[in-house]
Amino acid sequence: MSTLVQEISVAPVACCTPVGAPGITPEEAATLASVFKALADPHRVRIVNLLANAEEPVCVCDFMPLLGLSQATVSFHLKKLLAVGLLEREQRGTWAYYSLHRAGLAGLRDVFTTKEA
Amino acid sequence: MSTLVQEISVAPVACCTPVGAPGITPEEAATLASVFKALADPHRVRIVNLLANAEEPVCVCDFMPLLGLSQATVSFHLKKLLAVGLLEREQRGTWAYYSLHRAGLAGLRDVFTTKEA
DNA sequence: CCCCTCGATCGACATCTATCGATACAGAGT
DNA sequence: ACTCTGTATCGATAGATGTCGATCGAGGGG
Repeated sequence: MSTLVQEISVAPVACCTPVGAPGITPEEAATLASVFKALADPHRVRIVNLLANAEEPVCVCDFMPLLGLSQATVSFHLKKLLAVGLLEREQRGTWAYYSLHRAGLAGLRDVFTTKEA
Repeated sequence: MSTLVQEISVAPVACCTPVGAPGITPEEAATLASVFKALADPHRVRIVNLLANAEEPVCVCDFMPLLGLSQATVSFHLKKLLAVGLLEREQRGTWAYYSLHRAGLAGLRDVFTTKEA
């Protein structure tokens, strides 16, 4: 894997096909799975949770004590969530602030909406 | 890891704390993550999708050609989904039939419901 | 009974993932 | 310019995960 481009932005979450849609393709399944994969880690779930309850964007340096992880690891997780469109990044001088992409989260809710009952 | 018991039934999906709930604990985050982990594979997403559109329970032997996977691998994936309460298993003679635990899926939808807008 | 079929489990392997320390890079302040 | 400080990236490593062939156990039919 080259070090240049690396698949940032796998999928704008909101676009995902619902799991109940009739006959999704293997590609659509893979896209959906990539979003779930981003949430398939306790620390990343906590990051989303923290941001969901934050009034303002949160700085990377704030996550480190909250999660008890090194700075490198926090960046690693944030990148994963950013890649699938669940987070938004804003640069303020030297600092990087992350916030929840609310529309993305809401889109995930629709993914689990099946026609019946 | 011993070969005896292996953490069947991690979490009855419906019970999961919403990602937006104020200040979830690391344990709640881990529970949530385990459910997402079950969905974090393209083949498992397809299994859920196939079952969502099936009128009747589906036999293990039917998944093999549909997914292009060996019998062992299909069993492996079904077990993961079963463990988090997304599927239900029914034994009919020699055959094992799997169906979607609809309430579980619906519960996941609520997980993404945040209070505001 | 014996054998055949279906499904779960085991053993092995290649790949992916989470984690950290170290390094590189970019802004800000002096 | 030089130096700090905050982030992202790299390199390495331990552990988890997906895959399959082979084996095991349970039913059902001859």
